[in-house]
Formats: sequence, C-alpha cells, structure tokens
Amino acid sequence: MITQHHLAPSFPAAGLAACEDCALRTGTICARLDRSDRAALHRLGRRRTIAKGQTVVWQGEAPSQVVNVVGGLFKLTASTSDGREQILGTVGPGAFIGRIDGRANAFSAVALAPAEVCLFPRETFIAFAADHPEIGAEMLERALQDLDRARRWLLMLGRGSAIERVAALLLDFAEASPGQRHTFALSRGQMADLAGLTIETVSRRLGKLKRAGVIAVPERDLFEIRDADTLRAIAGEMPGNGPH
Amino acid sequence: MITQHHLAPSFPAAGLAACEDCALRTGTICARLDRSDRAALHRLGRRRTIAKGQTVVWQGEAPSQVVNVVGGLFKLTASTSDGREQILGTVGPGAFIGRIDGRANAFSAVALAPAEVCLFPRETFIAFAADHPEIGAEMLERALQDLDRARRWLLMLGRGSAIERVAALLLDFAEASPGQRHTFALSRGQMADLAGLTIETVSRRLGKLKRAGVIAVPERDLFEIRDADTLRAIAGEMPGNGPH
DNA sequence: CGAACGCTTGAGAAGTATCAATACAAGTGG
DNA sequence: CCACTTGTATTGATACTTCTCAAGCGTTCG
Repeated sequence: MITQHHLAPSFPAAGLAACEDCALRTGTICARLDRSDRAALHRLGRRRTIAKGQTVVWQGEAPSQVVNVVGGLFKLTASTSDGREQILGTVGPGAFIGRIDGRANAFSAVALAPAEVCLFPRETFIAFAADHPEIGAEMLERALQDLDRARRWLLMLGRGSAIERVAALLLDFAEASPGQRHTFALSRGQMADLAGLTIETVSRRLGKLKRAGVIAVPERDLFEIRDADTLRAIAGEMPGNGPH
Repeated sequence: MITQHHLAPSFPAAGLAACEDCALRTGTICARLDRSDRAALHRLGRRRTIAKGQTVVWQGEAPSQVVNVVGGLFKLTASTSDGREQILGTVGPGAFIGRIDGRANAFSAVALAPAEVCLFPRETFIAFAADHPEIGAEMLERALQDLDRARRWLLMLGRGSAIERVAALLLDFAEASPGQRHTFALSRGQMADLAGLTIETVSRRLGKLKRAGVIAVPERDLFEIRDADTLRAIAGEMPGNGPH
C-alpha cells in the first residue's frame, strides 16, 4: 500500500551493540549480512534519534549521507516552485533513504513520529555495498517495491476522485493497526497533502463517510470501520490492493 | 523526465549476432557484461519485433518472462476496476520490464511504436543475474531512476492543474526531439491518459497555449515552442526538471 | 462517396478549491 | 483559575476547473 508502517512500537536503545538487536528484524538492509559484516557496517555509521518534525533529507540537495530507517515513520515530500506541497509517500522501518548516485534528492524526508535511524556517509556506504552484493540485492528489492507503491498511488491521483482517495487512506491506516479501532496516522493536512486534496475536502469526505455509516469517528484521531465492504468498494479494487 | 525516448531511430536487424551490435549501446542491461557473458545471456533469450499496439506484459498476471527493451517506445498502463485507464509512464530503449519476484504485474506494457525487445524466461534470467552482480547493479540504477520519474509525475498529478500537466508534456516531447519543430509522441487520448485528464481538456489547454502564442501547431501532430520561458513557467520548475 | 477515426469546440453538470467563519483542545502567562 | 493565544478540524457560501455529453470538422481509407 501507500504507507509502510511500524513493525513494533518500541526499538532497542541506541548504543554500540544496537545492531545486534536491531538486525534481528526482517526487512532491514543489514538483514542479509552475517554477524561480522554487520559489525563492520556498524562501525561505518552512527545511530541517531530523530525528533518529530525533523528533516533528515532535503529536497534539492545532493546527499552526503544515506539513511537507514530503524523505527518510526517518515513522510517523503516534494514541493512545487510556488510552494504547494505533495507527499510522495511515507516510509517506515527498513526503508532506505538517499540516492546512491551523486544527484540531488527529489524529495525531503521528514519524521512524522519520533524515529530511529542509522546514518552512513554516502561514499563509505557505496564502497561497502560494492564489496557486499547482498546489500545491492536487498536495495533492488526495496526499490522495486517502492516503485510499485508509487505507481499504484499514481493511478489513484490520476484517476481517483476525492472520496476514493480518502477511502484508500483509511483502508491503509486500518491495515496498519489490527483490531476494531484505528488511529489516523496522519493529520488531516497531511492526509490532504498525500491525497493531493485540500484539508477541507478531506474533512468533508470523512464527514460524508461518517454520515453514510461507513465509518465512525468517536474521537478526532480515532476511527472505526463499520462497513468494510462499502469502504473497499468506494476505494475501488485497485490492482494489487488485495492481500499481498 | 516522464518519458524515455528513442536513442536512435533504427536498430540492428534481429538475428543471432544482434547482441554484438546492440550491446554497443549504452544503457542496456547487458552493457556491463563482457563479450562471453553477453553471448551466454544471448543464448538464454530470444529477440522479437513487437508491432504497434501489441502488449508484452499484462496487468494482474505473474510474468513468466522478463523483457529488455532494445528499441521503440512502450507505455505502462494500469486500469481501475471500472475501466478508467491511467498511463503510469513510458519507457524506451534500455528499459527492463518485468518483476523479478513472483508477484503479479502492477501494469500492462503496450508498444506505442514498432519495437524491438529481448525476452528471457523469468527463472532463467534470475539465475543468470545471480551469477552476474553487474546486472543487479544496473537494474538497481534503473529502478531508482524510474522511481524518481514516477515521484516527479506523482507531484504533477497531485498538485498540477491541467495546463501545468500539458505544458510539462510538451517540454518533455520537445526535449526528445532537438530543433525547432517537435512531434507529439503521443495521441491526444494518450496524453490525456498520461496526464490524468480527458481528451477534451487536453485539446482545450493546447488551444489556449496556441492562442496565447506560447506554442504553434502547424499540423495536427507537430508543434513549435514560441515562448519557451513562458512554457517552462507554466509547467512550473519541478525539482530536477532542469537538464540532468 | 461514405464510413471511421481523431481532433476540436460548445453548453451544462459535477466536483473541488477558495475564502471565511466557527468550534474545540491544548498550552501559556497573568 | 481564567483570559488569551495557537493549532487543528469542521462547516458554509461561492467561484473556478474539469468532466460529461453532444455536435461538428477534417483526414484517411475502403
């Protein structure tokens, strides 16, 4: 789907031994490395905690470092020259941010929630990756997944109405948190930026879904899906939207 | 930009020795292989000519083969369940189409012009790529480029007005054919599918640009840029839109 | 010539953005 | 504790853009 979500709410404390805890996770760049290689990679980078709202990658700048997301949630945003912002997607644990060629970043990456990352100097990381083809394979897999998600969202933005987009977002949020009640991972404004709409339109469409009994919103940042079938029908069965 | 274009109008005749001519090109998957490896890869696939309008990859199907585009132009399209079609982008020589994991394709690939491709059975290609890391590196580079283009277009579809999208397409076409006069690489309907608009809106916006003296359209599928600065201003300086 | 196709143009309908007012919760400082 | 500010969400009225439906035009091709 559009957003990748938290695998777990907590992460190991930052520290020298952090890699050994962290690498147990599936889906990280390091996952395919053996213990000694992982230790070598660990020495090249440093672990940092990113506060909510902080930017780790800037649009238009050639990155001097690459980012491996360990925990938390980032939005990838791009702006037009006249200041309109579009969220290109969100990424969570396991994501790799930063170009490996020397070109400027096409987007900025901003933490939506407190996050944990590993930073590597770009050149150093490239040199390491050259010696470890497993990393390249992992990165290729991730890139192809990201490409798929981007193209699915492209279809949504190109051909979907406002209510289709909002419904798709809700299903996306719901997928991330099992159970009956779900939280809005994004504010209304962020949902609008992601869906290519305005805050008002998002709010109105949510209201419409609420009045139609498809969802319920007991609190401002909580919702419940009352009629999942209708919601899915509204979102439209986009190709690949089913269970992966 | 959004579309990748012809590197040259002609390609070597299909034949057993074709690889040796073709591989001289830059930007193909094979480019990084040495002569003997290329010959080995050549034995695994087969070369085919694709007629205009023919589909090589189907949305929703798990691909049994992967496609390496040698020449021509393809559109990548996806459809919603109710039949609305969105072009996700176009790809030209050097492009690689087809998932390497077993999942279903997220889009169809249709030839917009007579094309030349190399087809490889998926499993066979994967096995070969596993033995030749250069291929993985090349594919990663391509995937990241494609991702960038997809995200740029995402910004356009999410935040751009109809006239911005049309102007961006024109600049894209112009970039592909040097000189004063440029041809529309796509029909009005295809431009509409790509820009997420209707045929009528595309036609109307073109008329508006024509009346404003920004472009001239001496023939139906030819245009001239009269006021490049204004056209660029209308398209909006999207990040990375400048000369690569 | 007539049919088919792609493109253009028009009028009205639908959807979304914009501008503006209001509500509500969480701080902040007196 | 209260008044005040700030940020976020909702709601309303209106304007604007784009879509939809429909007709007309030019070219190509049988």
